[in-house]
Amino acid sequence: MSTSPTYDPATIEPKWQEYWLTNKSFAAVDLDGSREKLYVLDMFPYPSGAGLHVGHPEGYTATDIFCRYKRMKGYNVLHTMGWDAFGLPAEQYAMQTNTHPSVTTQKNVDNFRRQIRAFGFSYDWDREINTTDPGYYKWTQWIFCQLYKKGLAYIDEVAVNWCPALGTVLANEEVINGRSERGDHPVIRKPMKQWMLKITAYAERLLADIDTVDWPEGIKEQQRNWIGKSIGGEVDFAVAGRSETIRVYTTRPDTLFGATYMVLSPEHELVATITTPEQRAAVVAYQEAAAKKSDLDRAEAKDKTGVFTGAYAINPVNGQQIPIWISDYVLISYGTGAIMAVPAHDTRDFAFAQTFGLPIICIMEPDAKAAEAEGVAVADVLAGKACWPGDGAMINSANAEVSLNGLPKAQAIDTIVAWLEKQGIGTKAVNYKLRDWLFSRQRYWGEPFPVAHMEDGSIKLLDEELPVLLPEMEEFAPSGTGESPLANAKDWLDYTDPATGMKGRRETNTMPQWAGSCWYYLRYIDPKNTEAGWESAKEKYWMPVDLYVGGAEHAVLHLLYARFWHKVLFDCGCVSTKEPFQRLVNQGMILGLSYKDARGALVPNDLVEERDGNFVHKDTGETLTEFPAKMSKSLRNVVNPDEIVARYGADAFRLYEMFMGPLTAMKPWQTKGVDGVYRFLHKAWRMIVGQDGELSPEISDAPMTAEQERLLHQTIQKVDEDTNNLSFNTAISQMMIFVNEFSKASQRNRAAIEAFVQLLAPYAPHMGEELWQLLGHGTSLTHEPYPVYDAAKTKASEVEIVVQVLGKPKARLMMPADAGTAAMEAIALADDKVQAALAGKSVVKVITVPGRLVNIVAK
RNA sequence: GCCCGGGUGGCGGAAUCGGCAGACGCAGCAGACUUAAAAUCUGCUGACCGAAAGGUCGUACGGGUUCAAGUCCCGUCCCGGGUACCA
Repeated sequence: MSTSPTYDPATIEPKWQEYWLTNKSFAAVDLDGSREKLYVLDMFPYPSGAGLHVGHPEGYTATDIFCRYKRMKGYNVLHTMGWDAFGLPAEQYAMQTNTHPSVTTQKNVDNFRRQIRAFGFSYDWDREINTTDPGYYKWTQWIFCQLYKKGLAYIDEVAVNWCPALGTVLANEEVINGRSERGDHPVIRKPMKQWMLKITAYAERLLADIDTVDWPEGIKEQQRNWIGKSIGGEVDFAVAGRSETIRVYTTRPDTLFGATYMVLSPEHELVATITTPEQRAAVVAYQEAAAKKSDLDRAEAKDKTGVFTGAYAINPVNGQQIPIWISDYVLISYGTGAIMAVPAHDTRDFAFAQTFGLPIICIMEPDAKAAEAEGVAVADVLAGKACWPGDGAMINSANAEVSLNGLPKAQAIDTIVAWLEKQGIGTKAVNYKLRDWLFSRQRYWGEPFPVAHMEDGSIKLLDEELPVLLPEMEEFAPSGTGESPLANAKDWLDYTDPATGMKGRRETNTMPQWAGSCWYYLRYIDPKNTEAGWESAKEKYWMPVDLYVGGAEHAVLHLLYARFWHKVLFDCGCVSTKEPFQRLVNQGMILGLSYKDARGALVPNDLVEERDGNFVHKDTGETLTEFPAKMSKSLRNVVNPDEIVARYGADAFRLYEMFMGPLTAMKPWQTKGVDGVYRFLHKAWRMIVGQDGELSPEISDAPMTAEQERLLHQTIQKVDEDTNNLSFNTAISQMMIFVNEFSKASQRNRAAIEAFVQLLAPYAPHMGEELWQLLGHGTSLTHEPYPVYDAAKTKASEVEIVVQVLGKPKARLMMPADAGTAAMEAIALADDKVQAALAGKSVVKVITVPGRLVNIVAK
């Protein structure tokens, strides 16, 4: 079969995509014990109406290259694609156009699939999944049932963002300054019954097992911070003249002697009880004001506010009466919702005390050096005029039974906690910032909960009737009551227990989009199983995911939620590994090319034109500078991958995305840069294919020159190692060097060319297959063994050695590659240029690095 | 504020067990081929001084360690991401 004489991606790419699909070239073989398994996972996309952007194929290309490389290395590779297809945009589109979300979703999925296939990615398409498929969400619901049975799913009254004008609940990001993003209507915080998942029960394990996975350090740190473990103590304070006690959580029990007041969260249950009649009006007003504020507003408030309750607590270490205040800087959801305030040693308490003129008593002399480094005057701290949250030596901290004076922080904590425990009024305590997971959404387009609320008030788990299907509906507008549109599905809503005949009402909330993505990596293992989510033997074979590649925007939530579900499934005996994703890599964001003016303001690309090599503002004529910025519609710097593929082909697109820079780095897209890799592909083609479209006559079995052989082995080594390390940009550089050199030669050794085609194939698979076929091979190179290099042949017998005098290069001399220290020194000292540089000096010392350099130290 | 990344030519980037800074590519300049253009091929391309040979400077900035620093240490500045009253 003859081939096009010039490189024509538009012909060869569809041909090979078709071939791979019909031959199922990338089918993963379950339970194949003859090969080592490798599970490489991409974060699956939400199929939006806008189609793929250039960021999607970045990670997908990286994993594809890695998978193709590993198949040639003999691995049984599981590599899959699917659709995270529940979500808000399809539902909003449905409201506007009355198109059923499933119709929109199907259309978008088809488009995404078409785009992804056009890149030639080596997915096992027989394992494609879709989270909106009842055959899939049956098992999402099944996992919910397991959570429920273990007591990890519960209903709670939670304040949500309720917009009366829109008749719907809004997500946090849809609320701006207490008003709805759309329509600018007021939003209030309204308690509603919501499903919660008890992720906090797994806080400790989620924290501890971070240490067992191979993830970027930054992501691991973000997860640790999110879990936010702190160790401290709880202390009971009696309320003066009453029987109640108030328990506080503190990480600094050592500062107990400095507690001069106490603050309760406005939502604290004891506020109403302890508030005195004189203060009641002010307290209630403050509570009401706090309830109206969103969490964001509360967090953004810079100035401390609060109200005195009129009540006093008794500091257990010294019997002093201290006033009890309420303030929204104390959060009900953390610790006990109450704090002891130590203004001398806590910056927030200090600010509050200063605002309201509360006493500030220093009970720790700052460490002098540390105070100086922080620019804090020790005298100010001692006088209560400055705050010192650091370490130091305790002062003024003794009663008849216990003294902390002179102790450093850590010892003081141990001492006082021991005393509190003996008194029965305190204990060591651990706290986490992590909150339970709000798991309901008031939406239609999500997984229904397999739950009915029965007339006797009980909850019936419908785990015998899975999947609980979404009802067909005509209207997707909100119900108006705060419930999801499902509340309008009258026929669906009523539930009758088939066994007892008791009536009930189905749950109208649906699950959040996170649900389907929490376990999809398990479904790929056994995607067609109707008896179970996955078969245990297959799970044991394929898990864990060996490499997971995706964007850093999922650093916390998706990865933490998935880890949580995985641990629950582990406890159920449904999975065999403690962690789902052994290794994680985040691809860097691809930025668009934009322009900014002198003030630094970004200018949309359609207002920019090039004049005499400069970029100027069309209207003002101001000279602009190039500046990378996030791709956005408003800046008109979005690159459409379809256009790039149409112009250059998928192989060039893949190659460019990998050549731009390191996978993990943020990089600006420059379409001009695609020209470089496109030329490289043309050049590689011409190196192998002659004018007539047949194999170039310059390819023969004639032996390589020594230089060619060395370059071949160096290239195999570098491409092999770099591909294995995901350093694709430098692997491509090396292949360019190979092509530049071999193109010049009139004799091109056939074996060398075949090895090159195999190295190239994971990167430019369509061209790889086409050239492989042209070289006379009947079948796909997918499972051909990867080329092997000979380390001895990567090295030249003579190498150039730099000779430095006092660290400055003075000569470059050829020396035998295996020359020893003495020989190198002798050759260096014999050189004229070196001698000239040494004139008038005496040699003090000679440093030699074999194979690299000689440095002569002289006076 | 705190945590995590990162600052290298006109641009993307390469080189980190300390050992020739700028591989490879883009853009630019010059030349070959061509009636011409495109494509392709060849050469040059960090800055400064110099006719040249050559020299000086140079990896955000200021110090330090070392025969030798983009790389290690101390301090500062800037950019990006995350997070935010978590007691």
